[in-house]
Amino acid sequence: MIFVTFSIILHQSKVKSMSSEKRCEYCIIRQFNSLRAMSKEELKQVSDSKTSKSFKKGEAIFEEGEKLNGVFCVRDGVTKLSKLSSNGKDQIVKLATKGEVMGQRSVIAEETSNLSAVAVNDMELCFIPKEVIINTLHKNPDFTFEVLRLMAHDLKEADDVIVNISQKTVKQRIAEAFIYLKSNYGEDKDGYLSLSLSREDIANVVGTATESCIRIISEFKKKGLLKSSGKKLGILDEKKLRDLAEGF
Amino acid sequence: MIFVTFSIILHQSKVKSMSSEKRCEYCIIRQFNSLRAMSKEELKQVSDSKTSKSFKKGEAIFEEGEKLNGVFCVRDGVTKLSKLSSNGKDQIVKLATKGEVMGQRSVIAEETSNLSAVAVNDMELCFIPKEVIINTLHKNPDFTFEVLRLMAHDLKEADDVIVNISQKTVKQRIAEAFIYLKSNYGEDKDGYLSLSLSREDIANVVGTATESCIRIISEFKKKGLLKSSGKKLGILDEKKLRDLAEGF
DNA sequence: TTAAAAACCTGACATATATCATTGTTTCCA
DNA sequence: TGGAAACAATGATATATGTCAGGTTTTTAA
Repeated sequence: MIFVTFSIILHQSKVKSMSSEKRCEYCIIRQFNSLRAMSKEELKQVSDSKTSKSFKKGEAIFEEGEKLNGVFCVRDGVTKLSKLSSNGKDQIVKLATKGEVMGQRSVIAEETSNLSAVAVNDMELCFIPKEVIINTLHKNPDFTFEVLRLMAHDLKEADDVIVNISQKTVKQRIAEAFIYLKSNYGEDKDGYLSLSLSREDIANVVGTATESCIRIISEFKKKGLLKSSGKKLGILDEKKLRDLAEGF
Repeated sequence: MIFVTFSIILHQSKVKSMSSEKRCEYCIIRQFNSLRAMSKEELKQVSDSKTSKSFKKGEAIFEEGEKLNGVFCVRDGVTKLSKLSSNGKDQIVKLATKGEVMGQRSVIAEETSNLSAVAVNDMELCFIPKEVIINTLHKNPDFTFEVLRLMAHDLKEADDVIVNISQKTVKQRIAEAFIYLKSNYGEDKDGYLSLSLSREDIANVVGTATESCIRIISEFKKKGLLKSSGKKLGILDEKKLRDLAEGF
């Protein structure tokens, strides 16, 4: 799971107005991923070969070990990318959001996917067959470089996660997770997080037992750091959460 | 730290025979990293601009937060790449070996290094200025793709590490570390691991306290899974170590 | 060769976290 | 709308791991 604080929040309204029929050439989403480096011609190719897919909350987009015949460009919604460990628990490694491309790594390495992807909420995706991607990778160095740049970024974040998980306490990591959720997905007008994950999902993000996660969230609520209303959770004292995450 | 079992072990003798004066075009090492995808012309450029550097065991090659003006190609020796966590402990994220290129990520992302590199034993490195690399990345898609492929591999391994660290016990991870050390660096004629890391380094690889690491190694010795002679450690029962790592 | 410094080892103890079990609460859909 | 399933909460307990503190052995370098 990745804890980086600044990122672009696309507004729901803007995205909703784009129908699946629209062409990649005019797709706003593209601006936020590697496809921005494609030429008009290449985008045309992508557009002609892509298919749109919808997934309901909870549905699997692909499974660990599955051979991917292309990549998924997230148009709307959020996916959890996770990996099953030998003890039977799912570790969420990354959340993929509007604008991100999933499955690139596997397609590039010509390996089966090392992760499973499950929709956290209802999703709209574009599926782009791998041939087009591979083709462009071999022809357009700008595109390849852009993919490389994004992967370099992911790798750095993965390093950060490794250090966080092995050196910080569960409490610190949960505090961090809430800050991450707020800064990456924002909050609604009442101050509740726009993306609401179940306690189990949060536990799988930070790598702990669900019960421990619940306990710590309860503690945070008692201490006035978080508030809740039904399923929704909101941040009351961001500064204190940040301090906690840093170990104070 | 990365636990992947199959990898190429270059033989000491072969490498020792190459002097720093030799040209990249004829360097065997190159075959094992992204430079294999460079053209004769590009390699000539690299060769003309590279400088050779030696580091003694324990010396720092670069520090976290440092701006890298190029990449390091490991000709001989092993480096630990680590990151300092807020609690003051070093987490080793990767060991870089003969044939690997360090610092690529930072150069590509145009960021300061997120990791420190310290020599585990005496090292021979080639330093390649970033201009040549960046230049080639923008001109030669084969090279860029090769770098991308290797980074995709690193990313997958990082995912594996995340899952291991958060879901496996310290004992499992230490068992895994020994299997990794054997299969990646081999053992001498007496069955001792060729690469000997201090207990502290092993602890920093698996993300635990030094004392815990020592205790578990002692336990493994008592159980006949490991043997030691002075500083050297050797594997006696690989099968059992593997089982342990899997949780049996 | 010897002293100092690292590295290694071990015990006692504290504590964070996992696990198991039970109950209450919300959400969903038939 | 009611009943089942999923989710959340909390207590009791076990355990793995970290921390502190005191040793011994090995390595290093003067």
